[in-house]
Amino acid sequence: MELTTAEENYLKAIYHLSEEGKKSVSTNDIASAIQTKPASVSDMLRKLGEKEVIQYRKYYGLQITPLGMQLALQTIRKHRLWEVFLVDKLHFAWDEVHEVAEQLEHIQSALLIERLDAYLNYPKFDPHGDPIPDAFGDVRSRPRIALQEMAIDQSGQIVAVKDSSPAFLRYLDKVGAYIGARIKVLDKVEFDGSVEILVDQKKNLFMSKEVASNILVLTT
Amino acid sequence: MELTTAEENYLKAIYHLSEEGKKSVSTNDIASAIQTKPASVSDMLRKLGEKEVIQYRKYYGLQITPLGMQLALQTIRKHRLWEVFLVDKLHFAWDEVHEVAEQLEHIQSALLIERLDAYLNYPKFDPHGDPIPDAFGDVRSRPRIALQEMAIDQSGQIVAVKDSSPAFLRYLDKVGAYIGARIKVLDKVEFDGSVEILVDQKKNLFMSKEVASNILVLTT
DNA sequence: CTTATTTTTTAGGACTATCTAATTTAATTT
DNA sequence: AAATTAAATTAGATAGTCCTAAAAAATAAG
Repeated sequence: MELTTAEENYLKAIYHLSEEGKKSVSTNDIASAIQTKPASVSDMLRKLGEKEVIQYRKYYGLQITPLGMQLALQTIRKHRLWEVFLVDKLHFAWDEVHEVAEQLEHIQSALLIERLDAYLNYPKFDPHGDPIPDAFGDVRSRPRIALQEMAIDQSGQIVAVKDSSPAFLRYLDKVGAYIGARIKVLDKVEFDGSVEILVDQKKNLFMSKEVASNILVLTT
Repeated sequence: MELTTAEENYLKAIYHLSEEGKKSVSTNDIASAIQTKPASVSDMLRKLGEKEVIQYRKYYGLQITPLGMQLALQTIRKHRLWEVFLVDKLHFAWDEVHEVAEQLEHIQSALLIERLDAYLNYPKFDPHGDPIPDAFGDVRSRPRIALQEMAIDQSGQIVAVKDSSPAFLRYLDKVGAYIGARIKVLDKVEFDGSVEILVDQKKNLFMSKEVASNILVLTT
C-alpha cells in the first residue's frame, strides 16, 4: 500500500489529532491542522476511506484503522529520525528542524530508514522528547504524570487534561498552555503547592496546585 | 525562482545530455532519458522556456540558459552530496544510492545542504568520481586523458571521443563502451599498445591502441 | 420544535503532469 | 523537387490536489 505525500500528511494529522485526546476528529480540525480548506479535506477523507486507512462515514466522522495507524506511525518514525539526524549530526537548532523533516519524512526507502536508525544509534526519542516508533510501529510510551507531581527542572510535554471542562480549557488557552506545549518546571512553592513553569522555552507561567494537578505531562 | 520536482528532473536531464557532447538535445533524447513520452517532453519544454531556464524554439531545438545551468548544477550538487552521505555515512553500496538520491535531491533547504556539505567535509567528488559543484555552481573539472595513456589499475569514466565518426561510435556501441561508462585499466600490452579494461565493474574488454587513444577519460 | 447557525459535503473550475492519437514540421530518399 | 519517413507538437483525456461557491446535513438557539 502506497500513499502519496498529501495522503501521508493527512493521515499523520489525523493520527496526531486522534492522540490529542479529542473525542473525535472533525473536518475543520484537519483543515486547520494542515492549513487547507474543509472542502479539500472532505475530498481526501473519501479517498483515505477507499484506501481503508480510515473508516469514514460522511457527516458522522472518522476513525483511523489499524492499517492507517501503522502507516501514520511509519511516517512519524521517519520524521523523528530525521529530526534527530538534523540536530545531532547537522547541528540544527530544535526549532529549525520541523520544515525540513516534513520533506524528508516522505522519502521512500526502507533501507534508508533502517540505516539512518542504526547510524543514529537507535534513538528512542526525538529532539523534542517525542518517542520514535520502532520499525514495527511500536512506541515506547512513557507514563504521564500530573504537572503537580513533577520535580523542579524536569521537562515534558502537556498531553492531556484531567478536567476537560470548557472553563478549564478556556483558562489554559488564555494563559498560553495547550495540549502539545513543551514545559519545564522552574520552581515549586511548598506553601501552596503552586508551580512556575516555562512554556515552549520562552514563556513563564505560574499555576495553582489545582490547575497543575489537572494537567498531564509526558516527561522527557 | 522555484522549480517543481518534475521541472528539476527535466532540467537535470537536459544538462546531462548537453554535457555528453551531443551537438543538440532532442525531444526524443530527453524522453528516453527520463522514461517518458515525447509529447510530455514537448509540454515541459514550453514551460521551461517560459521560465527562461532554457531557450526554446519549437521544432528547432533548445539551449540551456545560464540561469538554467545554475539551477541544474544546484540539483546535481545536492544529488551528489547525498550520494556521498549514503555511501560514506550510511554504508550504501555505490550502486544502491541513485534511486534514493533522486528523491533527496529535491528537498528544499539551503541550510540543509550547507550543513550536509560541511558534515561530509566538503567533498569534491561523489562515490562515482563525478565532481560536486560548489555552492556557486562551480565544478572542479579534472583533466581528461586518453584511455591509452592511463596506467594499469587506474579508474575513470569515459567522457568523450576524439574521433566522433559514426563508424567509431558504432564500434564503441557494439563492444559495450559508451560515454558515461565507468572503466578501469586491467592490463596494458607493451608489444602492440593494446589495453584491457573493465567496463561498469562487470564487462572485460580488449581495445587496440588506435581505439584507446581516441577515448577520453576523466580519471578518478 | 421550528428556525438559525455551523459544519460538512458536493459541484464545478484551475493547475500540474502525464498519456494516446492525430497533426504538423523537418529531414531523408529517390 | 516531390514523396516518403522520422521527429516534434498539439488536441483531448485522465488523475491528483487544491480552490470557491452552493447545497445538504447536523447542531444550537429561541
